[in-house]
Amino acid sequence: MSDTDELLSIRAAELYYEENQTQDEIGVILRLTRWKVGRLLASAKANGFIRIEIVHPRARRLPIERRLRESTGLTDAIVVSSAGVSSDAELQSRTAQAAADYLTSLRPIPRTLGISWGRTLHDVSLHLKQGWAPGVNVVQINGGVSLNQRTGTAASTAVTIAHKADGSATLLPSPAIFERLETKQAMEADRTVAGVLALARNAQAYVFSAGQADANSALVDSGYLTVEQINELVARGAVGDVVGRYIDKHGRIVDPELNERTVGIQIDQLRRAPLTIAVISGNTKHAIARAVVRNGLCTVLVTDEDTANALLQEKDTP
Amino acid sequence: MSDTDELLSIRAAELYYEENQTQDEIGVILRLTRWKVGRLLASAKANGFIRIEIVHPRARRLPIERRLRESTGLTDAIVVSSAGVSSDAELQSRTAQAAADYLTSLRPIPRTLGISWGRTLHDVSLHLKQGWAPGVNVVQINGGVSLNQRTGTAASTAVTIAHKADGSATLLPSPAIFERLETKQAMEADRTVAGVLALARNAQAYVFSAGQADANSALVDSGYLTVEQINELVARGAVGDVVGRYIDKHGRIVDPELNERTVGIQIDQLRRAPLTIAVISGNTKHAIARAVVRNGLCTVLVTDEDTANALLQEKDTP
DNA sequence: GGGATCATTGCTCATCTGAGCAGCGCCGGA
DNA sequence: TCCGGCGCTGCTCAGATGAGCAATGATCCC
Repeated sequence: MSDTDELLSIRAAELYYEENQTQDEIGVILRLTRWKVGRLLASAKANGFIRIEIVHPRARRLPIERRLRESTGLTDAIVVSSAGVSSDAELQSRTAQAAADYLTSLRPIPRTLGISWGRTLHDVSLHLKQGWAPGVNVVQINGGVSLNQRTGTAASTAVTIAHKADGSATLLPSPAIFERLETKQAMEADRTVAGVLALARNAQAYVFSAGQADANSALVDSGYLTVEQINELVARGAVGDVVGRYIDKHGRIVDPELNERTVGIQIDQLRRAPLTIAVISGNTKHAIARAVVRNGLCTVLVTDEDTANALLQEKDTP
Repeated sequence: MSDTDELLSIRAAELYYEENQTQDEIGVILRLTRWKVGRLLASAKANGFIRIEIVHPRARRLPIERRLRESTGLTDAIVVSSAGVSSDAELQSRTAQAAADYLTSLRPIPRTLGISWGRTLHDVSLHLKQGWAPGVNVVQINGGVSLNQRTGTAASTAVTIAHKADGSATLLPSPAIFERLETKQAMEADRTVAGVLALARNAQAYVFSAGQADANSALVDSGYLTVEQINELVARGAVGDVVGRYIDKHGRIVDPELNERTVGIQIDQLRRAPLTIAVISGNTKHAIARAVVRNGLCTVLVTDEDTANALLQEKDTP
């Protein structure tokens, strides 16, 4: 496009978008035909001179969602806008809200819904509305009786989600990780526990988040792992954890021995499930989000614009 | 508007602006009539959820221009967008460009154009295109043979502007400020100088900038005033200088004695002129811009979005 | 200089959109 | 309970817009 045309397209855009003139009126002002004005406006859009942004906490970014679906093979992607967001916490809250919305709109309503736990899932539970999925049975898919009692622990998250759904909750009464393999195996041998795990393996849908592999992990907070252990995992290639299990960027278990001592469904069971919803948001979680998406650990991703863009850029430069 | 309507208007906006769906198609998706969709979109706009921004160095902000004209009585206002600007220098360059554009589009082309000098005017001169105003006579309206030679001095600015116009330049061969009143009077008595001043007084249009009253003033740089003198002026209420003369926020000369020793047209001559174009940009210049605009020193203001908004806010809270 | 090619222009026509209006239902007061 | 008022809904219709097309004109390569 010529230089004067570029300038004209800007003048036209000013009159069209800021002064609400019709293309015809702009034509008179700029001494152009209305068709020329229309083309100038189209070129201004095409060149990215016109930026249209939807500024709202509930706004999504559909074009990014589409590109994500196309480039990753996800069956669905929910990307919340980060326009006007000042803190990571706000972004994560928006994402949790979007996840709650997505769950609410799920049809058919899954009979059993497997969930993990953590800050994100707790946040999702808070955003759900009463009666969001009548009759659903919420099953906890990985262990997590917190060692130091706080709100937001595994059990309370599951109970809240189930309660708000007017459904029932099935809890997994077990720590996330055992110190000794024998203890873990003994626990799994228990009829009740085995029943819960069987239910978890057969859930119709799963919702889980993922954690970055660093000292702020919920597993460290809860006392299952030490900072030193995390550092060791990172040194061996861990990017983060999914349902309590640390994976590297290829989606592989980093420490098989640790993995054996971890209670809950296996990573491969997520891979095989038809509907697995990952809720991952925040600037520190780009790496683990990539690992989850690239290795087919989820079929639906709920995330924020920045994380989504990071995923797309990865794709563009293989 | 109800909560669900708000959410619907966001969904509609996403589909309309990001996915380029027609209101009819959106109606089918959201199970609404197309009229309802149209109203939702209108309400989304009205509530400010839709933000349309023109991102381009040459973009202007017409609504702000209009409000400025209405609230100040300026005959014209040019406000450049500050979208995507990272530095004050970039903003000033944009403003200078806009001033050059405005001068180029002036009709009828003024026969004599009075100009001041300084960083801003120098910048404007660089942005003018060859042949921008054939035959114009550019007259320097205030003294300013720089004491330390640099580009961007009074003479070179006037010459550049005149040269690019394919016109002629009339320089004022005089310092900006004399130390002794008698010397100044003697200088003014000189036939040549008197002739230039007469020409300057009768110019058909003026272009000038204004400086903030601080140590960075061009008058300090050029050696006409010391930092101590500036501080003294500030203490007496000076907010900045126009054509080398320091004024307070009421547009009054701060130091009549200093004013007498300053060579060039008087502030009152600007006030009486039919077309005076002030080019003022930058976050430090809000105060002097206000003084210039409020006291009728210019009929046309070329400025940046931030300065314009500062002026408007002043007006809103008198 | 003479085509061949391709971008640009102004147009027709179908579609999309906003203004204005009548009908409907909801709500509060008699 | 009935009635008036108010706001929302869906409609008509005119105006605004975008897609597609033929004519024009510029450019390039012989």
